[in-house]
Amino acid sequence: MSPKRGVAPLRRTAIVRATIRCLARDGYTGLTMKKVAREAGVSQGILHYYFADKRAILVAALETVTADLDRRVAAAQARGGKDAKERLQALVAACLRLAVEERAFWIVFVEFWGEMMHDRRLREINAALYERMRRLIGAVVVQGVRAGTFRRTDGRRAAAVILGLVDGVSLQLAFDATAFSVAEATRFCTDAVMRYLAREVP
Amino acid sequence: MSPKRGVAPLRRTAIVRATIRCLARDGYTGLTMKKVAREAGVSQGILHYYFADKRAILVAALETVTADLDRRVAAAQARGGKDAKERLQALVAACLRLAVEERAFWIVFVEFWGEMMHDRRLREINAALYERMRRLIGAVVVQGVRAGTFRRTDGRRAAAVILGLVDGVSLQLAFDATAFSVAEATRFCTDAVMRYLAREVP
DNA sequence: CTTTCTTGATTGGCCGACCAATTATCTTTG
DNA sequence: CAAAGATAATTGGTCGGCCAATCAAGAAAG
Repeated sequence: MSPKRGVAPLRRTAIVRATIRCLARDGYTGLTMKKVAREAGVSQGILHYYFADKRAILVAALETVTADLDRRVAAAQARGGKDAKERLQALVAACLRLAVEERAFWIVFVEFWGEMMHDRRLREINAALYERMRRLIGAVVVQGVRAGTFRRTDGRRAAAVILGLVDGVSLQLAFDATAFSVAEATRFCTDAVMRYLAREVP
Repeated sequence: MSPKRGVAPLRRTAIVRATIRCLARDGYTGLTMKKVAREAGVSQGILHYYFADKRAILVAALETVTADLDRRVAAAQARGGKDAKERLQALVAACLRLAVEERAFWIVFVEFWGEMMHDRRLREINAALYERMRRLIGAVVVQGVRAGTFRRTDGRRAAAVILGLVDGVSLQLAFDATAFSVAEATRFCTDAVMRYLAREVP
């Protein structure tokens, strides 16, 4: 009836996807093995075949979401072409769009943060993700500085600022979609970033 | 042994404070009535005398944290004097300091967000808080615009940007204190805000 | 002697983890 | 190539434990 050999990855991803849906619906508090199994259309027992425990499933969910974020950012980078300004704008737009288009993904992040706060291993995973994002943004900034598009500035600091801004505004979007629209948010975020990186006025 | 009449508020705050400590240690997932009671040095039963259920305790914890944030922000505003620029700088500094000095408070926020994502009433409470913060920041911005300190801009949008920036950078601080220091963060956040609001635009 | 506050034990339910048994697939062997 | 293991995948049920909420009863204050 069900496929067997060599389909482990398929089943695994099915479970992870179901987990993300459950997480978005009920949060980590309301996340039970039973619900996940039901959502994925598998038996409860199998969850512990693919994952050591509940935390491992949460980590897998974050990894999936992270991979998707990376993919979107990379796509945005590519779309932005060679120009640092355009690449940065595309990056900001991609991140903000994620906050509303893939609301479930953002929820996974927030739920993960909650657990992370009191679990060192989870914290390390998150720290690595943020470091990666800062490095990526920093690289674009440095590229722009070299090209003379942006003012001379420390890439690392600028990256922290830009990432913080995008994160913070995304949160506001995810929390309360009525406050302002994505389009609006994208506009004033890119505006802020460009002002921040603009060359000094003579 | 224990005081009785009219001490309800005292006991209540003792419970809430214990809840905040527990929340910071084990998160909302690991928050149990037993632990809170033990931490507060009271019996389990009393928790349901002061609070309808677990969620009500979480709400109370957020209210306490929020009140503290408001107090700090108000103090910063007063310290900043009349000058819009200084007031804004003081505000940013106060928020960022909270992320490390009162780490427990910040954790309460994150835990609350996790629960909020799938609970409308909690979401409304949070939305009100953010709206209040935006209004407050917006007012300072408008004041600066009127005084000619800042460029002409929409107070509401600027407030969302500034709040987002502070939130996002605070998160990075709370998540991984080794990434950069508070002093550093404060410096480049205020720098970013000032550039964003600066009159001379290229 | 009434009201307010407090206790600690109880209860019903659910959860994560574990496991023995079963089925499907692959591999080896005659 | 077919029978016979060997291995991988899957199931459903079980179990000990813990949790939130309830409650009857008691203690302190008015």
